[in-house]
Amino acid sequence: MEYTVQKLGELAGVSSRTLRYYDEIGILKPARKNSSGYRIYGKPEVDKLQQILFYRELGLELEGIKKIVNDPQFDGSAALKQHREQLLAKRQQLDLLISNVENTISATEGKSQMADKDKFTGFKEKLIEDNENQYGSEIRGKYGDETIDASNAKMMNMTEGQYAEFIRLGEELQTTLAEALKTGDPESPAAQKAAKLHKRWLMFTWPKYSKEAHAGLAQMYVDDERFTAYYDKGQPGTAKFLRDAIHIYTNFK
Amino acid sequence: MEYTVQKLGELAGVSSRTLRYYDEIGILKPARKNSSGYRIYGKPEVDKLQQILFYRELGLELEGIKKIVNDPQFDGSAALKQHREQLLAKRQQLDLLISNVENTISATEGKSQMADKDKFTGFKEKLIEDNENQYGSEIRGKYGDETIDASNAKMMNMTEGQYAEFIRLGEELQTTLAEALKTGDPESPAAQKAAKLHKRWLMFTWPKYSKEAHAGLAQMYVDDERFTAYYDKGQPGTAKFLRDAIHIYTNFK
DNA sequence: CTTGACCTTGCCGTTGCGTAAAGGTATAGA
DNA sequence: TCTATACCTTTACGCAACGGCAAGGTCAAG
Repeated sequence: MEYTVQKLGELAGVSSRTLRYYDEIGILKPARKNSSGYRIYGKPEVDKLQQILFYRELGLELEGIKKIVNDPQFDGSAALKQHREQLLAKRQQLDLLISNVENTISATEGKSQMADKDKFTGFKEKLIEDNENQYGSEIRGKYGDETIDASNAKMMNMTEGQYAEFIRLGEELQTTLAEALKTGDPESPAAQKAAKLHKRWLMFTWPKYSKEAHAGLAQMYVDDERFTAYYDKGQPGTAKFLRDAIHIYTNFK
Repeated sequence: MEYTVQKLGELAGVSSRTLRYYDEIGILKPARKNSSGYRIYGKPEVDKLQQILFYRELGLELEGIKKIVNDPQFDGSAALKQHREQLLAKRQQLDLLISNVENTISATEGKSQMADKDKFTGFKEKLIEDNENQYGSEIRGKYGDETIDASNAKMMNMTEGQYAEFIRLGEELQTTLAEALKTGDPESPAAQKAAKLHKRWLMFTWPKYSKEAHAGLAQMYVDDERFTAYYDKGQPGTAKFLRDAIHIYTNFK
């Protein structure tokens, strides 16, 4: 089987422009060019493209992929591990960013949070103050120290009010769940309310939410006896009931 | 106080090139230019620059910042909220990426994981298979379906082996903690081992780890009676002990 | 033979600057 | 006053990974 740029592009889900670019940077060259200069790709190129796209999915840069797919000596596994470190660092950065953005939003909405707001406005004022006195190279050092520590955590950013709400939600979940259990129906409004409460409760400590993770956790409440014991301490069967309610809530399976 | 590009740059921690660029794209123009064409900035410009840098810290694009700082009509809060959504989506993407990279690493290390590995190699083979039969526009549709669902979660990516390890770790934590409690010393090697086990246990369900969050969670084990009850069910005081051990482990305060 | 769907190379635009290059200006010391 | 040097200016290329033109050649069907 032989392919032109567009055929191969359709097959692999990339544009013909991309294939020309890959040729240009030398990461994937066609098997040959026909008499009219058309790029012709064969099966080995299809395989190689799949490899390239696989690594691209993982977010590696084309230069790195080039080494991996073109040099069999190259340690792809090591490259992946290094890549993972980069991704983890990136996520930490992102988490911090999100945390700051959220603090700013609540601050502009007037929801107390003044301590965090000060972190920034204070930083601004400090700079201007320094300006009044003198300016010099050491100011940049101060500026550096002022940047927020990257190991900030969502949990530690909870305000007292947020923490109180977290506790209250947990309690409401318990009572709602106990009520719902009486109906015996995990599809009942009460049970679904419990699932929703559980989600909101979770989200205080989970930096992200996904239905799959929620459903997975619910299943674990049943599989892990320690969790089961915790939920069943009021009424046996509560953990299973909660799991069922959550699985319905999350459209699981 | 008046500043030239470099002076202002030092003051605010940006390069003079950046200031010229900001002038160029019209986000921050100097108060005036002197007879030699030098850019001269005054105090209002310093303030504005601080605003710009603040939003830049939050990861907004300069075009968006331009609107916020130049147009008082513009709803900055709404822009921030939209930005937050983007960041959250980005994080979800990133989490998925990390999860896939990690699966690939364990797969290449031969750690079973075949189900996940197949997700990719199977995807490649399917493509080639389709190729053998026919190729056409509908293949792109199949390809699209084959792309991994973006709402994938770390928890659901656990293999059976990982899950077993998770359970085992939890049990080891319990026994280690019970042993350590006998020493009564949260600094003891056993207690520190428990803290470390707790961290490893946590990391199965936490997509990121930070000492602050770990310490915060430990504190919550004491503050929240439901957690306390869980940990104290063997021996009263276990929750407090674990908190102390973790606070030492994380160098808290 | 024409039409339309393909192919080619080449170049600009994207984001937020870094980094020259080529040349004018301010200031301090000899 | 000369000059060293530390500023300043504009212009423009480079970065990553293509998207999207334009201008022009090619191929298969009717």
